[in-house]
Amino acid sequence: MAHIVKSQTRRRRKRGEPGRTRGSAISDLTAQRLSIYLRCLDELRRAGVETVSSQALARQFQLHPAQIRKDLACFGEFGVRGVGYVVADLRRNLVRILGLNRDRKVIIVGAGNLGRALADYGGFNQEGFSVAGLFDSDARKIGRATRGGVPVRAMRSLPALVRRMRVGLAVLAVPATAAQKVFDQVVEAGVRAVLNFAPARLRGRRGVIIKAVDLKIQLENLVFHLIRSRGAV
Amino acid sequence: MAHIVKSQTRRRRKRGEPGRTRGSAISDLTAQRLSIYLRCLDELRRAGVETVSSQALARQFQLHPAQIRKDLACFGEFGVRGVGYVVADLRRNLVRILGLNRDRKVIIVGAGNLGRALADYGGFNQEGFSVAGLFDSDARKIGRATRGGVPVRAMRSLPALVRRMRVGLAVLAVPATAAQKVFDQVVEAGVRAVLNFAPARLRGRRGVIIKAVDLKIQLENLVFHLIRSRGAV
DNA sequence: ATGTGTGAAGTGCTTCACAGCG
DNA sequence: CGCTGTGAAGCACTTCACACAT
Repeated sequence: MAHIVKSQTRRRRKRGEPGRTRGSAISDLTAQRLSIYLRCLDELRRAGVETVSSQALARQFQLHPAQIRKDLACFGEFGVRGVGYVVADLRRNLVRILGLNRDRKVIIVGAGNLGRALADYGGFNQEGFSVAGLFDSDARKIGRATRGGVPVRAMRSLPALVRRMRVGLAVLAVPATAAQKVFDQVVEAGVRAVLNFAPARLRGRRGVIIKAVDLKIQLENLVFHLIRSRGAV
Repeated sequence: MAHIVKSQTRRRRKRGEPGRTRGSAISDLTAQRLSIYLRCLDELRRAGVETVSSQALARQFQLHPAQIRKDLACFGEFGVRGVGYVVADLRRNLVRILGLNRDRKVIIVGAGNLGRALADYGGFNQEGFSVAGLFDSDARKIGRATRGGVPVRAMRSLPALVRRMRVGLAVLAVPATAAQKVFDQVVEAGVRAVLNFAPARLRGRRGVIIKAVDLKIQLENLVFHLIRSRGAV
């Protein structure tokens, strides 16, 4: 996946500090790792582990201890010297820092195979996210529902729903040719962040965050490394 | 997307040079951009553009001209001074460098919503990739087929198929709890590179390349930036 | 005149190493 | 003593700026 959100350390913070940040800005790489840490902590919690040192975390999940400490230190002092981190506490803090304590509405545009799969994907409808709507422009799909029971709505009804439900996020699962047009539409409706599955490079807009997830680029990248790692395959 | 393939510039090249590399190793970031360049060139070709300068490419696709030149220069001198790059030529070279001129077999493990959607996804069955099989461990799914007509096979038959068809790549679309086990199975069968959609951190194995595509991490990351970019939402 | 290819400078990310605290 | 938090060092990636080719 190629991101549009690139290094932003240069960008200064301006307003209130929703995560109680210490020091300037947070790099995107750090932000991504916070989510990974959260996953790891969930796993440890399920395993009944109560405290964990950065070293133990790093060993188990193949990270670097100093990096974990540095990443966390951006937001406060969560550790106990001589002991490590209390799993439950750190988890709660990460949830807060990542803004997952409030429910976020997501719309999915494109009710093809992928769009329907995403609409039914459990991960979206738990822990902080909920699917507010699934849209398509194909009249034959509109009105029908996914296996999971999510109805397909007309694009025409998108702006009203986005405003009414205060939807901030959109997932684009449309063909590459439609991607830019659909992007413009959802932004116009009020969406502030977009996860793009279409294999197209979107022309962004000020204040709108874009992340691209491109399966073919991922596969191509695997092949690239594969070829070079040993003598062919 | 959080990758496991991290910076590898330090790693020295050892054997033959399948992409005719000049100078030591290629960074993963460069590799990912090569795929992006290929996409851009396809778009330009469709638009009937015959030559393009790094500057024009960069403007149109929001990249940096020097970076494009540097990335390409790793593999040879493809440009014409005073003119730019011949779209068709550069495209052909990128296809070769990325190893897309040969067909790659891919298996998909997990025939849930996502797995089936991926099996039917057009992008996999064109331009260098083909789905060699879709597998699941659920007896109720085995024998049935996706909308696109891809049959679901038993996990038991996986190793034989991987060997017979020389499958090098696997896509994991299984629940997080099953991910590590399935990973070990496909690696044991001979797969050398894995694209992991399961929200779990895989414990890798020497010589096996892993890329993780985690939807929830992507969404979380969007929210993170969203919260910080302006005063809430 | 125009645009590549590339050493050098600039920037940001990661890792080290240790002071300081429990 | 063990482990965090952190300045400093190391390393990798990006961008600049210009020699050189056409």
